[in-house]
Amino acid sequence: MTSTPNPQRRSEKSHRATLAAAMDLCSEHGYGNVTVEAIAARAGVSKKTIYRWWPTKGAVVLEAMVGIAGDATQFPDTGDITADLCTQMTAVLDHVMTGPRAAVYAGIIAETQHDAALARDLRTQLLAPRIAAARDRLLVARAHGQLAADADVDMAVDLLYGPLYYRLLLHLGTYSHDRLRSHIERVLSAFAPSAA
Amino acid sequence: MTSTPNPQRRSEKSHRATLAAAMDLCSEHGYGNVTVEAIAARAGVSKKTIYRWWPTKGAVVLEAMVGIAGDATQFPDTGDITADLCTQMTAVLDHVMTGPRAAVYAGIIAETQHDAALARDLRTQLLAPRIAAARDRLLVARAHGQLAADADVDMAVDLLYGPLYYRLLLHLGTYSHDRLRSHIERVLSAFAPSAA
Amino acid sequence: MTSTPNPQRRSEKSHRATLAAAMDLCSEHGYGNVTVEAIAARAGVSKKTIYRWWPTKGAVVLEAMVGIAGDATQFPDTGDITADLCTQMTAVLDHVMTGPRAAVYAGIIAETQHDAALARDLRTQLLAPRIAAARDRLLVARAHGQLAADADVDMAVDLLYGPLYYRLLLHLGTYSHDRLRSHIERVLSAFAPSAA
Amino acid sequence: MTSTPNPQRRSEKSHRATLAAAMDLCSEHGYGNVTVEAIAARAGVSKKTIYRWWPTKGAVVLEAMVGIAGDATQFPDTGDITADLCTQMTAVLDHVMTGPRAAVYAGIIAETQHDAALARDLRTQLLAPRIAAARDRLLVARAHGQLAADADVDMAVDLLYGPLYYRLLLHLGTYSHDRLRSHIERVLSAFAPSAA
DNA sequence: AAGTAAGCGAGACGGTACGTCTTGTCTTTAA
DNA sequence: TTAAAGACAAGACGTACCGTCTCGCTTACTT
Repeated sequence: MTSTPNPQRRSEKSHRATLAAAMDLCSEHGYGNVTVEAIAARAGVSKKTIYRWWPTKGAVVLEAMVGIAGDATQFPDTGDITADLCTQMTAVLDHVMTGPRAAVYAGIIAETQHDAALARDLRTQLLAPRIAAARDRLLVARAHGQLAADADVDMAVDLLYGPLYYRLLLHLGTYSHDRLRSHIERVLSAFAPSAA
Repeated sequence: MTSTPNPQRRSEKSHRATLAAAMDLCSEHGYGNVTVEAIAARAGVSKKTIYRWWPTKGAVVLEAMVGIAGDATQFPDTGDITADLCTQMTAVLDHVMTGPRAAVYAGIIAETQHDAALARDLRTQLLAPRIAAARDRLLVARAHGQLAADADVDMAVDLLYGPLYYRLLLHLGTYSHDRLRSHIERVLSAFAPSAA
Repeated sequence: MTSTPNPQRRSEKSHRATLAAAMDLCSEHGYGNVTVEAIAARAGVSKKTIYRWWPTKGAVVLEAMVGIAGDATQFPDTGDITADLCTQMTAVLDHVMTGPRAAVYAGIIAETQHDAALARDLRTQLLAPRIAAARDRLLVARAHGQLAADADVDMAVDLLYGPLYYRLLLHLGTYSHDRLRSHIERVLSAFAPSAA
Repeated sequence: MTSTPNPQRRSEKSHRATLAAAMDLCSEHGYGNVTVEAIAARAGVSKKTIYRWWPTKGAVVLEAMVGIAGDATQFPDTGDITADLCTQMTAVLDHVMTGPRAAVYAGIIAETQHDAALARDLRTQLLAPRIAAARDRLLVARAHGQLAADADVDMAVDLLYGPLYYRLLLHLGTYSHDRLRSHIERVLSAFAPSAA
């Protein structure tokens, strides 16, 4: 168990104000230019309160990010694997890889490069569930014969999402919706069932 | 052009000592835990001297990284596109995405998320030449009929390298050499010439 | 009048525990290193309870000090002014200017330098009664012809007690019992009746 | 030797600005309401610079106080011990026990009650030299037959200065110049040579 | 005896200052 | 004239207490 104080007595108001302030400030000034002091001031919250509930700025912003990305990036299952991937990945693109939030998300990922605990939280809270969901959806598609029976779904996931993060984090430009669709179709073609 | 002083009078000894100290310290303590002060102290160089020749810590480490990665990741052309990609990408994997240097490289990429100038330098000095080389090699392969005549080589580059960075920067584990080979073969298969 | 709550419902147990904890902690760690939080924790009392009954830490410690010093420093009247001064001043020396209590007492006096209310309470509750008692005893002595008829008893009080506090608060060392007796005799000699 | 950095490289400008800011702020707001942050801000100096050269706020203010009191409270020797004591003690009264500086001086003395190093510095830099000077002056007077041959000059010093500090620190009111003269005369009378 | 108002322990809160740290600039010293 | 050494202004860090506050619980007055 952790040394976190009693969460039942936590002020929900301060909690929400902190997350909102963190997202606002990051969007306005960029993740790297935001300080815990500034978040506290903007939220009308004391620094102590922030440090009571989160270990670092990164953890605050990650929680805010999870809240935002959470609902928006669920995986649908309409039976059409191509359409479903387009739906979900377009949502990812639009919600966290475009506009001011792209920089925030990239900032958090940057932070994980020297904060192992944050890296773990990013993985468990944000990435792993979505990777698992993508994998499951692909397994369903494979079971339905939409992919080759021996298709390596882990590799498919890497090929689908890898380029998005690669282009985001190396500043190579984001895919347009059309380009994203071509990308998805190309990857799926690599795992298509052999012509019967 | 910048206000950099006359480079002819630059002390090559201090230059080299700085780069070496930067790489050593980053390897030992991780990019994020290294300070300019520490680099100066280790190199036996004054902070002023570092700031005279580089704008930030990131620029120092990037130059060191370019020096190390430079030679190792050239693109061969043996005529066999699969083999050549394996050769080059394995070198990339081994030189900058494995061991202590992985953290250093990831650290620099992290820094570029809030340092636009460094992002530019990373792209122009490190990434762009290698992307161009990969692209050229694939064009040659396509011209030789090893890829489909209408293969989109830009997309191929994204699919080849994207997953490597994705796994590095999101802490999802690095490919083994075998896995890398499978990965390359799978991508190339997506661009294979249609059976005639 | 203040907004102090109903004293009839006050928990005598908490009251005593607080005063005891305050004195203990001050003796152990020195007045300046004791916090209200620590007093509350040691006493098993909530901070709120302390602030309900006292305005500041100084007020708590002052009350504890008054309780301790109260009985011990009464003024006797045996008819021998020198002996009575020795008796009372030795008691003062031993009870509040020696050992761990010296630091506590000095700590309270220090606090009064930036807490006017505490300064007032120190004067009215601790000092004024004893100064008045000394003055009265000297007036009796003067009436009995043991001091000059025109002896300035206020000045005598200053000369008697001033050096004790001076040495305490400026860290110049405390008088021994013998030295104290010499001191008293010397002061009284300055106010002796002129030889007839 | 201490761990203080090289004093030759010290910025005299920052040094002076810090001392001046400390005295100004203490005079304006009272010793206890002044923070190191405020001193730094007023002086246009970084906190780091203050902590580089002084261990605590008290040490800064003490140095400022020593500078102010230093010249003003020298001991004259006109041959008339009463007049010389009046001169010096009146200067003390006027310079450090009256007006805003009284509170500053009392504040430092208060601080010494929980800062042993500051207590030592107060004694060695401010008190001891003046006590020694007073003692020396009294010894000269005794040698000249203005005091009894066996007069205890240490006790005389205690009796002369004790009441001044006692009244300052216990908030009992400061002596007027006239009252101070009476006080001095009364003390000297206690050590007068016996009538021949 | 039941109802109710208060004091109580606990501890989260907004706030302020702490003393430390690192950045990037500027000054001094010695070669 | 250059570079080492390192002091400097600036400002964020994470911590410690302050004095206030809100919670349930207990206790003891009131009706």
